[in-house]
Amino acid sequence: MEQSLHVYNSMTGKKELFEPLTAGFIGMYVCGPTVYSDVHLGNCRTFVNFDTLYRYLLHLGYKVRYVRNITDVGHLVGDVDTGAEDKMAKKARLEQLEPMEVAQKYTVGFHDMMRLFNTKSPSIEPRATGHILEQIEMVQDIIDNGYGYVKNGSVYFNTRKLVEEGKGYGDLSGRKIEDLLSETRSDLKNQSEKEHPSDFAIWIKADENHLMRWNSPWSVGFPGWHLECSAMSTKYLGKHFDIHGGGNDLKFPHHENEIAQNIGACSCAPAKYWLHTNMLLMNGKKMSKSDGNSITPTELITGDSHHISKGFHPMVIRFFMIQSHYRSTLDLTDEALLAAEKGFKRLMDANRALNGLQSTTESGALDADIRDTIQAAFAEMNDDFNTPKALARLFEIVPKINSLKEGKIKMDQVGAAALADLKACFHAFIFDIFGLEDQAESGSSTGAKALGGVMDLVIDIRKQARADKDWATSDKIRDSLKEAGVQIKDSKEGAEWELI
RNA sequence: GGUCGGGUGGCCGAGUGGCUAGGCAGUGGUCUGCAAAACCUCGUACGGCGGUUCGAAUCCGCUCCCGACCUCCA
Repeated sequence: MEQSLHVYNSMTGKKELFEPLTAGFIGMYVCGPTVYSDVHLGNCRTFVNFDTLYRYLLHLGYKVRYVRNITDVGHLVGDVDTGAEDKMAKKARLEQLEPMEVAQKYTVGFHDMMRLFNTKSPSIEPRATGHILEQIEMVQDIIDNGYGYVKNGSVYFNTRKLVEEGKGYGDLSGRKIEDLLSETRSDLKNQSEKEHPSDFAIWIKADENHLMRWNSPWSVGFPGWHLECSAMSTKYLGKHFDIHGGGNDLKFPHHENEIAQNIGACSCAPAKYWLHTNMLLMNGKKMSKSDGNSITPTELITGDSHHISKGFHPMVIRFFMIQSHYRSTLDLTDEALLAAEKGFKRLMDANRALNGLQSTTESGALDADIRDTIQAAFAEMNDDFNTPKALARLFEIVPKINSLKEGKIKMDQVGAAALADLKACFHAFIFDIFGLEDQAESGSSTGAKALGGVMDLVIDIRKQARADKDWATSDKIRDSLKEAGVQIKDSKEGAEWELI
């Protein structure tokens, strides 16, 4: 049973024992969104995955500084030397807005969505435009250290120098400089300013029409896309920190170039552990707006899409994401979501049933089994955050909880201490670690209270009808309530109800 | 074309050299006035072809298929 945390490090391709650089403290940097359009559902998966990871680290008692940036400049569409345009600027031009208006609009939208998915806010959420000075300083350091060269007001990173010095450009993404050299794609040609095809821009001279630009020692321009992460992670987490995360598709070139910049600026690779989440697919393929194989988070929630039969609550979506491992692709299908919805409900019902249990004994026959399963669940999390397996362990206990509730297993089978542990474990996993919320308990408004009062009355009336064997009345109440969206569930202990 | 990852029962999704993943759906049963829920039970899956092994879905080779990256992408 693994008791210490192991994580899969993309840099080494192996699971490694997780040891923070400073005992008790963790610095974690995750690449955030570029706020030039509504947040993509795939982004949501990545951020939900890292949120779960963050939550687990907190649960383990670490003091975590979680930094996730907002990219609001420097992210290019197309190629730098062939009429590239900043994503932010392009959107601003199309929508006739100030670039900062675009950034603000989509940042707010992003935060709203993150809130719906119940992700915790990062400790720091720095913006690229708020750190232009730091980026300029970093470019200067890179130049001073001989890793950057200036061409016509733009500054490029010299990747060959890194390779020649054996400092591992390409290690993270498994690329060889020769492969990069022999690149034949036509898109990459015509880069006259670069001395080598694998070099990349760290400062870009802006043309006169460019909306976002700043003064620098080299030109009026803007920073390269990869630079912000290097500058901001260094500023808030130091030159070397514990975890750097992001989507799989950022490995190259983004993370690779980020590492190069850090080495170039301060001779130090930024992170000890690199964690990458895998892609979210839909119907077996990567989501793509161009072939219509795409769904937005909002559509998924409202059900306004031909890909799905109905809308799904954000918590169902989060549960769905937790059912797969962060390093695996996850295939989004209507059927899978429907299954997740039922599974989520079953887990939440069980948790509520668990909280209603009262032990009648000091110790019981099931104690050891319960404790083993709890321990196993945590062991799964320690094995590279294996949420699907941990969840499976929880589900293994669900039949026992339901049996206890219904009296099929006597309460003297579970001791008070074991039951308390079980309640604590379920609470920790469901709410603290998995970050789920119980919809049935979230309605604490006066309306919900009134409904509760009404239901107590209705159930009481139906109880009397059943006692009188007045099945017509009893069934009418049940059927009508179901039509109104309330499900009655009978049991030996009496009837319960829930909103469907 | 290059690099990497993957193909698991009806669907999703873990995992692994011999020991039940789990969820959903399905089977049969218990309970119930009838249902629903719940509980019990069952299914005996690992792309194809070879090889290694006492034994492979798990290791090796070949092959087919899929995905990601190589250009912006979580």
